[in-house]
Formats: sequence, C-alpha cells, structure tokens
Amino acid sequence: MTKIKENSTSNQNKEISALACPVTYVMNKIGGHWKSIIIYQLKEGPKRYSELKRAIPAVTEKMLIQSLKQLEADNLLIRKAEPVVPPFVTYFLSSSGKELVPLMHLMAEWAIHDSRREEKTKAFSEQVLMMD
Amino acid sequence: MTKIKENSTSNQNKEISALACPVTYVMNKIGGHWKSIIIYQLKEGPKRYSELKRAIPAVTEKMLIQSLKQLEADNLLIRKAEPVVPPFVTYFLSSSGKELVPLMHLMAEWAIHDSRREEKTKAFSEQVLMMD
DNA sequence: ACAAGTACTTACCCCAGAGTATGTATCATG
DNA sequence: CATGATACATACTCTGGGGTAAGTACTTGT
Repeated sequence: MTKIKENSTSNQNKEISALACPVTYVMNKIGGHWKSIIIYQLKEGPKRYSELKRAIPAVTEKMLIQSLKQLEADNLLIRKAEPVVPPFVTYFLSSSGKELVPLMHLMAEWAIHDSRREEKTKAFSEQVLMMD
Repeated sequence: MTKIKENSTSNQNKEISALACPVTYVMNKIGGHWKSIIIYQLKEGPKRYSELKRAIPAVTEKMLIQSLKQLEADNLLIRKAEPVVPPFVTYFLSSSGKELVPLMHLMAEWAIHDSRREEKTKAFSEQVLMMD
C-alpha cells in the first residue's frame, strides 16, 4: 500500500543521458515515424521544404515542420532561410545528422534481410497448411 | 472543399514493406521504449522472465510481457517454457534478434558521441551568456 | 494456514504523438 | 482581383502506447 516507488532520479529531467540508455537516447532524437524518414531524404544533400513534402507525400505539413523543428533543436539538421520572396528555405544534415546515416543504412540492411526471412517463414507455414 | 486526399495505398495493409521504408520497418519491430532495452539485456544470452524484470526495474510487468509477446511474434526472440512448477521460462534472441545487436552497438556509439557534443555546445552557450 | 515466488492476465485511465482542417504573409502572373 | 506558390501556424480531435493496480494458479517453506 504505502510502497512508494522510489525513483532515485525522481522526475528531475526527462533528458535521459546517453550512458543510462543509449537506445532511448537515440529514440528520443529520431523516434516518431517521420524524423528518420526525413533524415533519410536528406542524406544525399540539402532539400527545400517543398521538396521534402513532395518526396514524402504521406506526411502532413504539420508533422513535417514539427519534425523538422525538433530535429533542428536536437542539432541533427540545419535550417537555412534566404530572405527572399517567395521564401527559399533549405534543410540539410549537421555533422551529427550525417553520422546517423551509416546507422540507418545498417537498419535498412537488416530490414531487407529480415523481411526476406519473414516471407520464407510465411511461405513455409502456408505449405504446412496445404499439406494438412 | 470537396478535395478528398486520395491515398493511393488507402488502408490496404499497415504492414509496410522493408523496401518502402526500412526505418519504419525497423521501428515497427523495435520501437517503443522497452523492446530495444529487452534486446539489449538478452544480447549476452538467455534470461528468465524474473531476471529481466530485475534487470529492468523501471518496466511494469504488463509492459514487459506485452513487449516480449510482440518480440516473439516478430521472431526476434524465442520463448522456452519448461513445464515444471514453479514455472521456468527463458527468453533468448533468435538469429534475427542477434543480428540486431551490432545495430544497437552503433546506436550506443552514436549516442555517446552526440551527448558529448551536446555538453560542449551547452557549455559554450553558457560562456557566451556569461560574457553578455 | 499463510506468505512468498513464479509467470503471467485483466480492467481502467491518461496523455503525447499523430491526423484533419483551416488560416497567414508575401509577391508574380494572368 | 483572384489564383497559385512558398513556408509555415494553429485549433481541434482521436488513438494507442504506456502506466497503475489488482487478480490468478500452483507449489514450497515455516
């Protein structure tokens, strides 16, 4: 009853240090459906806001800027706005952001590997069902 | 007004293929706060349910089995229950799961790198504030 | 007889992340 | 003068991921 869960860190700060849990740290930065997709889109070089929108049709404008803002706040990308009209804004990866690219390639590699394996498993179990 | 957003894919299937977006694919499998932590815990070898619970005190039992179930459904880990009483259940990484380990190490590496950089930036901006 | 350990299950609630829809400022062009 | 393009902002809603709390079944130890 009176067992109070004692959090040594209490709610001091939500910012979990990388040492405490690196995965959570990374997730806090590139978690959410869109951030990683945006980074992926920027890996080859800078893109304009509208280019990003076109490159990722499924994202809403709200989600797009929201994600961009967060990524910028986390220094993963840099926003460069030229004071002209119509506005010309480009986004590109910072050095931290660039260092994420190999990570994402590894993810992609694993994903392809794993999806193949999944298909095989499915095919196999279908065969089993057929034989039954 | 009548502009209906036409989703070419509609809601055909939520299962996004690895080819469409590898990152989303990976996120669907190891996203959520606990899954990756569990995998991290299992990277050295099998563990019992209660061992996992003790190793990750912050997780609730509900979240723990929920995550374990999902990981099992995605073939990232294997559950082995010995029919004894009291129950003896162990969890260990499948081959797919094992292949995630290097990925997570890369994540950890990046996280440490990045958190260092963050500290420096903060220290620097504090200096600037001091001088102001 | 009762607590403790094992591995769960179930009901309920809350809130942040994501989606929908619309509004804004500026200028060029027809 | 109205439309389109650019790069956003903002209000409202909704869903599901996660948290809290309690219950279950079975046996050993005291």
